[in-house]
Amino acid sequence: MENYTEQDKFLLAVDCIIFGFDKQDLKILLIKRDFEPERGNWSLMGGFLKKNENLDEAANRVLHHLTGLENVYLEQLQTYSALDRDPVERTVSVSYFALINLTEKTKINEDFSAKWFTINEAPSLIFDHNQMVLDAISWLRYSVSTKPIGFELLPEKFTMKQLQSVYEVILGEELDKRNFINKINALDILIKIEEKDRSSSRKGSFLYTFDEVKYKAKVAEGFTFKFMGVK
Amino acid sequence: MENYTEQDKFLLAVDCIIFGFDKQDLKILLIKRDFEPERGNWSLMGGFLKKNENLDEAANRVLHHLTGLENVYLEQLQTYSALDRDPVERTVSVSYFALINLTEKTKINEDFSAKWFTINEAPSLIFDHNQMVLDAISWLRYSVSTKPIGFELLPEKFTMKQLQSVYEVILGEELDKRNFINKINALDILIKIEEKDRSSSRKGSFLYTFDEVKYKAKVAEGFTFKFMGVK
DNA sequence: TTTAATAAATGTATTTTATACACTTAAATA
DNA sequence: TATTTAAGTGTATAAAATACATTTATTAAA
Repeated sequence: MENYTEQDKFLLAVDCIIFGFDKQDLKILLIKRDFEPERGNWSLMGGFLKKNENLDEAANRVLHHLTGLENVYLEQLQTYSALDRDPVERTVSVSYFALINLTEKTKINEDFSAKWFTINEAPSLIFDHNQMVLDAISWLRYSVSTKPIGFELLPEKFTMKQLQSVYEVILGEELDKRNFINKINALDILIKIEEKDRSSSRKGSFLYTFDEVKYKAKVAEGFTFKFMGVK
Repeated sequence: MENYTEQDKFLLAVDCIIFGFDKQDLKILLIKRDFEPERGNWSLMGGFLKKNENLDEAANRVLHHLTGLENVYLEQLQTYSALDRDPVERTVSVSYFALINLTEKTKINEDFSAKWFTINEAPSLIFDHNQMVLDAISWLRYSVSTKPIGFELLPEKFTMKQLQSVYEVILGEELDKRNFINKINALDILIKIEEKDRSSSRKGSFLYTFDEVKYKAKVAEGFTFKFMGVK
């Protein structure tokens, strides 16, 4: 069989928008470039696609290289292809968004001079990475309302307060405690553990976990996760 | 400045999932391949990215080549990169979804042996194109509930009945006529024209147009189009 | 010219869901 | 034992979604 010999070929990259949640803040993991162009400037973590892997694998590889983590929540977003987006050479880049639980001591590879930034305090980024981040944030806002991904930003066991904080910081608005708990409980996809987190109060607050098995069973029966109106 | 000389390069393609609406049916435009591999089998319309264009431009070019249309509603969806998705040669493909108003006599280029199929009667497609179509349909279902794109499938002037049919066929459920009209009117983004379509009844039904200016103004003030719960 | 036929146009009551809102409880520390 | 702190809890009201049937405009046939 012949090849498509006449056609142009392109460099293909993946760039990861890595979100983490720390106490009250939504954070993003950025790296400091140590090569030209834009040496010393902040950038998303990325890498070129290799011929023996697909894009998901490339994104996982890049993410693992930086964080040491595997099985991270990772989703393909958009593909960016402006002719001049990379001044060195034409490169088409596929963005991926990753959700990480920061509390379980992720060991960031020091080779990349990576740093977590609160979303509002993040520096300007190289190329079209600012746009990638904006697109990822609006996707995150949508996703958190339609898929049970808030949990991905928390440790396996979490308090209602923590979960509420995740939603508040992503949706950008304060939520009423009682209404929040009522809504979450109505979804019936959490397991209450007979164990308390005592770090935040004398009384202590009960811990919960996401019941993935139950969630999947409900989805199979037609249930759709829907948390709030997308304001 | 140096090049990224060490890196692998790839063929990049776009594939278009072209939706149209005809009376009661949601249709999709497919072409019959006249080259190997898979000669004679049905496929999405696609083409390779060229080095002097970005992906949106490539998708528009491909679409224009097939339909003669410009300014079609076109949206990038997902990028497919399985190693063996094209048996001839490694090709990464970006899917685009297009919405076309069939009633305004689109002149399909006969070179491609293209044909409109009702979604349910569409043949099996080459490569991973079946998956692309499935993904596009679920995106369409979501989009029609959150963006005013139903109009893209209709002529500029349309009846409420036609609009309701578009929603019904996309959402896959029957809607109550009065509730539908009440909801649409509550959105306040249509203009009622003092002109009737008399093709469907003796009484005739009023025509409407989408008021894009008003819609954009409302969006600027914080309005978000939201049509129905995503069932 | 009257009648029959057809699809268009219209409003309200009921149910469901979302929101607003404040006091009590458990536990540790002083 | 009293004080402090955050956790935990329920209900009334408002808003949104749903269910539902009759009248109207027009043409074609009688």
